[in-house]
Amino acid sequence: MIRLVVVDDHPIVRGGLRDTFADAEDIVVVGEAGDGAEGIERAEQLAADVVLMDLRMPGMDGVAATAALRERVPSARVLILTTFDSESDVLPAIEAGAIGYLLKDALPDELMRAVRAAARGESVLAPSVTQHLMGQVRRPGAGTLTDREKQVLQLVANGSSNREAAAALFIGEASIKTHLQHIYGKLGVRDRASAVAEGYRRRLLT
Amino acid sequence: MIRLVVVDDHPIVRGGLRDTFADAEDIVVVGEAGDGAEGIERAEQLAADVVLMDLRMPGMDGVAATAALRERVPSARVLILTTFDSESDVLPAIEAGAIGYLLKDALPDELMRAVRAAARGESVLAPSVTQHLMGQVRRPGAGTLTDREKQVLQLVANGSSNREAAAALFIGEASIKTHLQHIYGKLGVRDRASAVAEGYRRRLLT
DNA sequence: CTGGAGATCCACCGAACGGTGGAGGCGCGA
DNA sequence: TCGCGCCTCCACCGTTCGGTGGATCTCCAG
Repeated sequence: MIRLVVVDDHPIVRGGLRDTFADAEDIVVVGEAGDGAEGIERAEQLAADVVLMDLRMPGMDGVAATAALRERVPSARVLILTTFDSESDVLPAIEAGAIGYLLKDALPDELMRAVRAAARGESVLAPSVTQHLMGQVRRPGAGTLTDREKQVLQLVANGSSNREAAAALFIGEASIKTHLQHIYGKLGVRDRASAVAEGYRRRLLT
Repeated sequence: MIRLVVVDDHPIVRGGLRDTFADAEDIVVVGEAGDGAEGIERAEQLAADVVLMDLRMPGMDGVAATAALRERVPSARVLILTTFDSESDVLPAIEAGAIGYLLKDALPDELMRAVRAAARGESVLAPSVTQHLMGQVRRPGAGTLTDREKQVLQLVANGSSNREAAAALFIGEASIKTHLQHIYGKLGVRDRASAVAEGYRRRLLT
């Protein structure tokens, strides 16, 4: 029997999940929580096998809760269940130790299979997330431009040459070039034009 | 006497402007603000004739503030004073109702003349801005790239060099260059990187 | 305190790009 | 039929970029 704890700030969602798993003979929802801190407590007290965790929550969010939970209860597997496959959330969640990442539009059946997989220690990702993750992981440390790099990219998008960007940031032209090389590496492109394009696609630019 | 309100998030800049206008007998700085929302309040309370507004600010930015201010205090003229003549900022600011657009490298004397002009309802633009604006406004049918031009821009956004784009479209490299020149003209930019940026902003690219 | 990440800077080189001023061909509507 | 917009192509030139392989400094965490 898989002992499941549901962590989500919406009572409605928790209710829906309870219903969903009511049909499963091998899964029992042993507890619920409305925020991350509470979720950790429940998971610990109730010896959860799997924790179904929302990312966006008041108080301690899902990522922080996942990290803390992996510390406190290493035997509990954390399965992220969230609304958006927002680029910014996937990586932190995985890094924090989540074993799976599902979207809320998943069918009940998929959800149950995912919970069983998680209980076995297998990784389950929503298809769109998988694809996205691949692009991130291929390059170590990719997907996250530093603040400075974002500034440089924004300036380039606004028509600055390297020289002008340098003047705008009060640094040398050589530094701009270096930043751009790093940006190209992280975004997987070869020139400033496609770097700008990637910047827009990943919502790094306005 | 021209009643001036200065809106800029940098105290240093505000200080410099206060000094600048201390010399002017016909201009008095009646108030300051560190962000857009505060700027609107001040301008309203203090019956400003002219508002000197920075574009890049935390919270409500200069463009939004300008639009809101034009609503609330139609008698106040908004003069944009910003660091960069970034292509992307000029048009939105003008559309939002700014009467002038100056760069921060303007001389004190120019600045004062601009404020007086603004108070009279005249439009003052920094030279480089003027040129840029002309390119946008003068052109009949500007902002509409031809299908071919869109194809070229899309290829460039996807990382193609001129040579590669030419190969992809089965035309010569020279034609790509010509298309790009036309694109730059229509979008009011100078290089492929900012053309791509404009493309995304105008939703011409995916 | 040692290592890593981030930011800054340097030099050199070939390749690509941007600017200019053309030119010819095609199709469509005035 | 004439003009206009669009697409195609050319040459030349200076500038900028991208690639490479470094280097130093600071800050922060392990």
